[in-house]
Amino acid sequence: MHSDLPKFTVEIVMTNKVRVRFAPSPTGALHIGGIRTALYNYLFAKKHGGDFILRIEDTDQTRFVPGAEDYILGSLAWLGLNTDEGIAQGGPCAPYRQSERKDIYMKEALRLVEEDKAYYAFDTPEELDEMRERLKAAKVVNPVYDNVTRMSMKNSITLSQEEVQQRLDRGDPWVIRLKVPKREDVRLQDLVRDWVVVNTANIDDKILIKSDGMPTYHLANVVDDHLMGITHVIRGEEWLPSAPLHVLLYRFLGWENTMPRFAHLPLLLKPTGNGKLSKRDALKHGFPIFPLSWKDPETGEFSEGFQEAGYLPEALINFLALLGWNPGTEQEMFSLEELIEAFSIERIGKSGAKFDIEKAKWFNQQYIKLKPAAELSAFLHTELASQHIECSPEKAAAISELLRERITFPAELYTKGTYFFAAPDEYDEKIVAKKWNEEAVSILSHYALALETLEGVFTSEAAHITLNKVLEENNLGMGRILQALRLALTGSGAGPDLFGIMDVIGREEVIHRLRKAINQLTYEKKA
RNA sequence: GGCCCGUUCGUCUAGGGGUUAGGACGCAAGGUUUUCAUCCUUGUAGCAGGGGUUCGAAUCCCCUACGGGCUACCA
Repeated sequence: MHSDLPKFTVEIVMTNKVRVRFAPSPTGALHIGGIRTALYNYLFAKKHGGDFILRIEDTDQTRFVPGAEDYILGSLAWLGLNTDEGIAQGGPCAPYRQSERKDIYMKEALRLVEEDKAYYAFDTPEELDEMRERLKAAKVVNPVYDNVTRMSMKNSITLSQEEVQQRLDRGDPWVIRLKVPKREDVRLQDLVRDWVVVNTANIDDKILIKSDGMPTYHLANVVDDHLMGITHVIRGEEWLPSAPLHVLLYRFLGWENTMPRFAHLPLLLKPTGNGKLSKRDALKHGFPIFPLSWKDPETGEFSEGFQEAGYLPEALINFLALLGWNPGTEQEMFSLEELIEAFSIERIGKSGAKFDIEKAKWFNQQYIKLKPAAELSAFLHTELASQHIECSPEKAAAISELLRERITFPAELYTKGTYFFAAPDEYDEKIVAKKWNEEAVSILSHYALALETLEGVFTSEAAHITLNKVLEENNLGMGRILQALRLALTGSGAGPDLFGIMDVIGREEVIHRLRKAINQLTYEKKA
């Protein structure tokens, strides 16, 4: 039965190994929804010990965007969604770029024509427009090229064999259309939505081969999925309406008994209002929509990616996994390995999910708290180096430790900690008004003095003990002074452990900042 | 318009005839903390509407409404 197929296809079909594919078009940056589709495919494949294949659907030459392929590869790599076969490493079903498989599709299309399951059509775009106008005028509800209208068009069904041959020989432009049967229910059992039934009366004679010789998506994806031994097609819901057409194609091509199972994923929706999530929404609400930054080579428009915005890949994965799927338990945090273990198509929801960036931020924060200290401090260290700010690895580690529980993004390690490197120039006015007074100035002056004469190694403990002594001498509690001290050292009323900060910036700097604050703030108050 | 799919707190969701409708984000309050954050506790808020079926419906069926997708020689 498989005698006409490549050997590897037969082998794959025989082994029953799960094989799924992620099949984006290289028309630009990958949208976050595409990433989720890739993720679900990956999880399903790995859950079942199967293969995850990357295929590039570049059959529309007019929409090809340079750099898009590399972008796709880079995005998957960043997220750790490793492919088993694809354009990067090849594989038994190579090539994995549809433009390089042109002949394969043509062969199958011609076979369909021969078997009277498809036909040549010679209609020009103008003639097609005319047809639609005519049908509209005649109040036809659905003006399409179908089993009725094809009888009044120029194709190998209406034209004589001689004329068809003449036109082909002459080099007239032609396409191949599927000869969709009249009124027949096509049903498929979707893994997410269960039975879906469509009558062929609602399916038009879809173009299989375009006039440039390239296949359309419909033909190419069916042929490739078959030849590549794909067992499960997991893709976005936007493909659901054409799924019955694909079933019809499998049937006509004689492959229905090994047809893959389908799972149509719910869409990712706008955070507010209605509709499919788009780049505009991301712009409007100030969050990324692409995994990596992307500069549109045509418009030059730049979009910051999740990576550059400071999202950790594990956080993005976790967030995305739960957008449309749930484990059925109350577990929220999942590593990629845990996701693989827990994943199942049965637990994918049916309805669209609104994209809520707040939850993504929460996941990011959680994962930052889980990050090894060394990683955070290494990040901070290289970041500072690139900004030509001097910082020892030890200092970077200390800062990371102080800040790690109060940040959502790694970059906040330096944006929220500028005072570790320079004395504040400005002081939070509200705190000044509330906490900066004669008493504070007096105590802080004493404290500066006490620190000056302090002996031994300066540590956070020493700083603490010294302050306690000063306060005791003046019969005051810690609460009376700490905010003013923080203000003097950092310029702000909020932040991590003060004595820890002092330890990092050192005794001299603490004294310097106290004096500076006393001078500057006292002066300003008088003025 | 036609075809297809969907509808539980503001958001992500659990639930598959009998539950005080559960969890998470967010928000609010309280506690811990030298401040902020973290953390802990508590609270807030939901089955789109109408008909059936049933002793009993968030759960099953139908209708309506609303939402979404598709309707190209794009994927």
